[in-house]
Parts: sequence; C-alpha cells; structure tokens
Amino acid sequence: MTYKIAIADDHHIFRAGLKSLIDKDPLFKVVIEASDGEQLLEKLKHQKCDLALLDISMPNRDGLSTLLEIKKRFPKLKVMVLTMQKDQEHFKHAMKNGASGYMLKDDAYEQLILGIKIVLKEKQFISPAIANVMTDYYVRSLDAAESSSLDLLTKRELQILKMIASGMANKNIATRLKLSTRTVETHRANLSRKLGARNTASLVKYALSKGLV
Amino acid sequence: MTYKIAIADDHHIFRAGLKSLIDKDPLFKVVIEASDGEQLLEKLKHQKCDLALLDISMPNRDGLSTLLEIKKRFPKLKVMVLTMQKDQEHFKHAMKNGASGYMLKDDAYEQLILGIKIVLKEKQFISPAIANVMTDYYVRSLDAAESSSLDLLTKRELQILKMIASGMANKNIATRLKLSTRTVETHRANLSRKLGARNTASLVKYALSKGLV
DNA sequence: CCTTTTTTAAGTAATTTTACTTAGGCCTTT
DNA sequence: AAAGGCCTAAGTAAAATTACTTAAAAAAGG
Repeated sequence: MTYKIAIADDHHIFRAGLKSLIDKDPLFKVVIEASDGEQLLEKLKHQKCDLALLDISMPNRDGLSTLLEIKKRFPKLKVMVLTMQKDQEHFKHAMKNGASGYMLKDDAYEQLILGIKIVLKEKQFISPAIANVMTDYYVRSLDAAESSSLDLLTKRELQILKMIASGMANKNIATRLKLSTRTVETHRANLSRKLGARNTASLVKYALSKGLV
Repeated sequence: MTYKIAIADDHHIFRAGLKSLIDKDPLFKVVIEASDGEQLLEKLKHQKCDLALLDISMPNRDGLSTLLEIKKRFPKLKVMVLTMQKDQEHFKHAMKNGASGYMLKDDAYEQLILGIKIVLKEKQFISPAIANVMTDYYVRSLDAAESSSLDLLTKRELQILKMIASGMANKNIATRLKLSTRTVETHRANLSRKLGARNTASLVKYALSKGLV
C-alpha cells in the first residue's frame, strides 16, 4: 500500500525536485502539487491524501493559516511543515496549530523520508536542528532552579521562599512547618535582604524566575 | 575513512546486535565493546575513538558519570547516549554533561545511523521521541502568555497587575498613575477576586505564569 | 438615549507585612 | 574549644494589605 502525499510550496523547482525524491520511495506517491495554500485546499477536496508537506511562506494563504484550515476540514490528514524558518515563533505556531512534524529544508533527504514515515505512524517528528534550539531553552529553563544566586540561601530559606512563591501566607507556612509566625517573618526578612527585594511581589518574581515552584 | 565507534552497555546480546548493525555500514567500525563505564574508560586509553554509544544504567560506573569523565579526559570524543530512559531528568543531565546526542533504544535503526552521522558532523541529535516530550513542555511554556483568563480583566486591571507583579507597592503604583492609593487597592481587590488569589504572592505568580512582565 | 461596565474613591477594621534589633541553642569547621 | 553560620524566636512600631461595602463620574455599547 502506498501513501498519498501532497506538496505545497511556491517554488516550482523545489516542488519538482522534492516530488522526484519522494516518488523514488515505492512507499510514497505525490498526488498533489500546489503553489499556495488556497490551491492546496481546493485540490484536497477532490483528492484524498495521507500527508501534506507544507511550506510556511507562500502567497495567497500562508502555511500556518492553511494548516489551521486543513485541521478543521480534514482532521485526519497529517501535516509536516517543511520550511526554512527555524525560529521559535514559527515552530511554536505550527505545533500549536496541529502540525505532526516540522522539518527544515536543509535537513538531509533521508531525514525527511524517515520523518514522513514516523509521522504517518501517528507520531510527531521534529527536525533535530529545531530540537537543538529547543534543547537549549529547555535545559536552561529546567535548570534555572539549581543554579546561581540561590546558593546564598540556606535550605530553610529556600524552602520558605518556595512556599511564599506558591501563594502561602506567613501564618500558613508557620503552621505547616510547625514554627512561630515570627520565625517565618525573620526568614522572610532575611530573604528580602539577601535577594534585594522590598516586598512579597519581588520575592515571588525572583523565585519564579529561578524556576522554583 | 571509517569512523571508530565504542559501545558501552551491560547487556552482551544487545551489544553484539548493535555491533553487527553498525558494522554493516562501511562508514563505521566498532572498535571497543565495554560492559560498564569503568571498562570503557580503561579501553579508551589504548584505543582512540570518534564516538561512544553509552547506556545510562550500568554497573560500576553509570553512563552519566562516565560521560562526565569522558568529557574531562577525551573532550573530542563525541558521546551519544543510547538508553531506555525517556524522562526529563536523565535527558537533562546527559545534555548538561556534554552529550552530543540522545537516542532511545526503541528508536528505529536507521534513525540511530543517521543520528551518529549527524553527531559526527559536530551537531547534536536528539531522538524525535524525546523531542516530543520537549515540544509539549516548550510550547506550553512559551504559550501561557497569550491564552485564557486574562480576558476577564479590564485594561486598567491588567496594567496594575503588571505593576504589582513587577514588584511595585500600591503607593508607587498610585503615584505613577496619578491615582489615589485607595483606588489602587480597589483594583487590587478586584484582581484578587477575579483571579481567585488571596494575596500578593498569588497575584504575582499568576501574572508571571501568564507571561506578563 | 439608555444601560452596562469601568474607573475612580473612600469608610471601617482586621490582619499582615515590613524594618531593625537582640539573642539563645545548635551544628560545623578550624 | 572557639568562631561562625543557621535556625529559632520575639519586641516594637510603622506601613501595607485584605475584606466588604458603597457610590459617583466616565466610558462603552447597543
């Protein structure tokens, strides 16, 4: 059984080359070629497909808007975004709007074929190049908690800071930790001093920025 | 030119199978097999390699600790972690400790070969399966700002919420906006009511979670 | 033009947080 | 054993926030 593929991209030569590459694999057949999103949607009415390869920047209707419309009208059709855009914003929008995969035009050909196969198995496939961008962001953000100026806080202070940041009042914290309210106040004062915060808001802001809570 | 590969994994059969698969590709040759991290480090002294495939859970010295040691002693040696562990923690640690790639044992074989090739080109390769976990986290966290219940706040309330969240006291806000302190208090009270927050901490937490500030 | 919502403001009281200081007991390091 | 840091706790007073209510001017929307 062969899978039916649609290609939407405004550059003719790119489309032709891609089609030739994909058709090499006996598992796939390109049955739709479209030069913009509007055209793709029109052709999809008459020709069923399993997966669409969608460029982002296209005239008439761009890829992201097309993606949204596809997911509304043909929810079963998998969409693999295939673009030069490697920034957060485009990637984020694509994934939010229901893309099953996101690949870059300068990824390896084998990568694309593999990605298509994976996506057709109801899975997601993200280009490793994009994954790298994410990795940085991800590791950094998961990490913030452990690092930096939190070192100068004691265990107790850190614990109390977390509780403050999660919205607990001194009194609740005292009860929970079986301490006097005054002790919690002392800790809070020390926290404010150490972190240069004048009030609760600053403390919470700090704590959240470091990824506590 | 063929690349020299090291394998460290405590299961003999897995190692043998992997070696046979990799050696199929004329580009690669497995020159080291080790059943734990300590053994790998020992063998690396006598045999230069380009890339090591490293399992995480091994006796004597686990993969992550081995990774750290490798990066200290043989910084040029690429390390691809190859494990069953698909959780955040292991992945994060691996990437922090200098891994060039992270693949799952149930990824496709072609995927692994591709990953190795990419890593040897000084790039990172993250298993798409892991990328998916990241994607969720990533999209969710980049996203919070745009969505939801901020709709029910008025312009003024939103403005004041931002100022509160940035650490300003009511009095400062009043001065800045040329309002009475009491007015700001009213807005704050309404914010607390609308957002179900009992205190400043909760307000700030909410504001930051939505990406204001 | 009329209705609804928003913004402004304040009364009263209770509660909480800040600010600064002091201090004993405990644990760790030298 | 002494020194230093940490956790505990409290005194005192000023300042700020919370809670609930009322209300008028202004703006927005139909």
